[in-house]
Amino acid sequence: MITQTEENYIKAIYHLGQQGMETVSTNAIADSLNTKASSVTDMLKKLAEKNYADYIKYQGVILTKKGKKIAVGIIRKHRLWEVFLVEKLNFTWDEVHEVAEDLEHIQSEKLTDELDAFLEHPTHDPHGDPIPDKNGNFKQIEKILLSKALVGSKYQCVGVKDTSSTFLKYLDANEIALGTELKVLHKEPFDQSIKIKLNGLDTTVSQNVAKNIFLKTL
Amino acid sequence: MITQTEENYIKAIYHLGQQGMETVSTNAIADSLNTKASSVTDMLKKLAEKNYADYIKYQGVILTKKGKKIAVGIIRKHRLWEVFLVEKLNFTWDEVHEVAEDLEHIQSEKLTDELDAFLEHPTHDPHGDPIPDKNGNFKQIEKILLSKALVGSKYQCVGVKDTSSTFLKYLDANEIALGTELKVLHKEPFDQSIKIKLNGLDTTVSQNVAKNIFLKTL
DNA sequence: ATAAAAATTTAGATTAATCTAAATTTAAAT
DNA sequence: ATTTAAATTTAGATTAATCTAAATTTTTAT
Repeated sequence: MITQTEENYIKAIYHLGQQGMETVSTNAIADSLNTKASSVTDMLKKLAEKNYADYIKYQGVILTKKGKKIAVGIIRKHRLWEVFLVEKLNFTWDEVHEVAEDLEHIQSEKLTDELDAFLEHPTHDPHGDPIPDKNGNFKQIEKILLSKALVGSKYQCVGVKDTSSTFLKYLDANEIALGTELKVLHKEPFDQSIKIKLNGLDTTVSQNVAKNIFLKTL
Repeated sequence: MITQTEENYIKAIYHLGQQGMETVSTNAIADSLNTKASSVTDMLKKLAEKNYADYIKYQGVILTKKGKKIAVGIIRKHRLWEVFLVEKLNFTWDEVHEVAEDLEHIQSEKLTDELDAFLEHPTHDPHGDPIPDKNGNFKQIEKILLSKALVGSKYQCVGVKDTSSTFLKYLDANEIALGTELKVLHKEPFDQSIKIKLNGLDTTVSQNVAKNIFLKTL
């Protein structure tokens, strides 16, 4: 049996290693889970023991096939619940994360699959992230950060990197949502802030903001 | 903060003490939670320490007002989720219990209240048990066990005592559901089995079955 | 190439929940 | 009113997850 804590470590490793392809450091995991490095070391030994990860002392960790499957399953559940919360229970996109963190650990294949069907097999969660299907397959859409966008080009907002409540509320206040179209007008060399045309009017966003908005080319 | 284990003990005490009005024994709790009496003793000390229960060594335990509030809150969540699973996710009434045991521990007032609204404020779960409202209020309907029913009288099935999958499947197979009307034809003195008219035809149920079906007088 | 800094691991404790086995208290039975 | 049986509690261990502080390894910088 797998514990909730083990699941959280596996998910963290998966996210830090982007699809579990890169080796992940002890400290990175500790930071992301708000624990101490020594706790992480203990858990990595256990995950390796249980064949969820390959771990070499001092060298980092990487998920095994088995570990990746667990990770994708949790992410699928997390994102499906987020859709449910927003579409059926009137949650806003900045409210769903904490609750989904708990719901993602409920173990019931029937629950997950029926929820998926009830929501009509959504492909993306409220933050624009893709939802793996029952077999764990999903494709990342071609997307770039606003900070890397070209001056003069038109884009559509398709996702966010930071999903913190504060950032999402900032976007709401500035009327930036998934699907919003924008044109990059100017990039300020001094502070990397970016002026964009959005819903007809001109706005400027900081580099920090620009680094957390995903776009697709129009 | 309250742990999931503490919640499970509180719920068990509540159910064993029927609304938390009666004192509950250590062994009764151990049986109901499939643990050992010594583990229960440890937990009772903790619950008393945290003011969820009043506990006197060797004398048993009873929930405090605070403990009862927790219990009712968990029961509310459990039953709301059961309604959701049956009405929205195609679960049958014998499949909902295990999943609801996990879902009931999710802590989010907004989630619970929005779920309640989404389901249009249901008053009873799929087994006929009443669902407490946001303030913890609910009334048990007047109901009697089939085993105590009067020969010659007509009744309607309004609930079940045993909610195990095997029992519920038995009821399904014999076309006994919530709302089903029946007339008590005969009570066999030898084995306390009961002959009833059900959906037009005569059936006999054992004493064991009769002790687990709740009826209301028609 | 070696010293200093950063990252990581080990050793030893702690907390929550559980268990077994022994001791104690309460209830039942003669 | 004792004795026996049943219920309950205590004592001492165990497992999972975590921590601090010390030791070790790797990386960085001079």
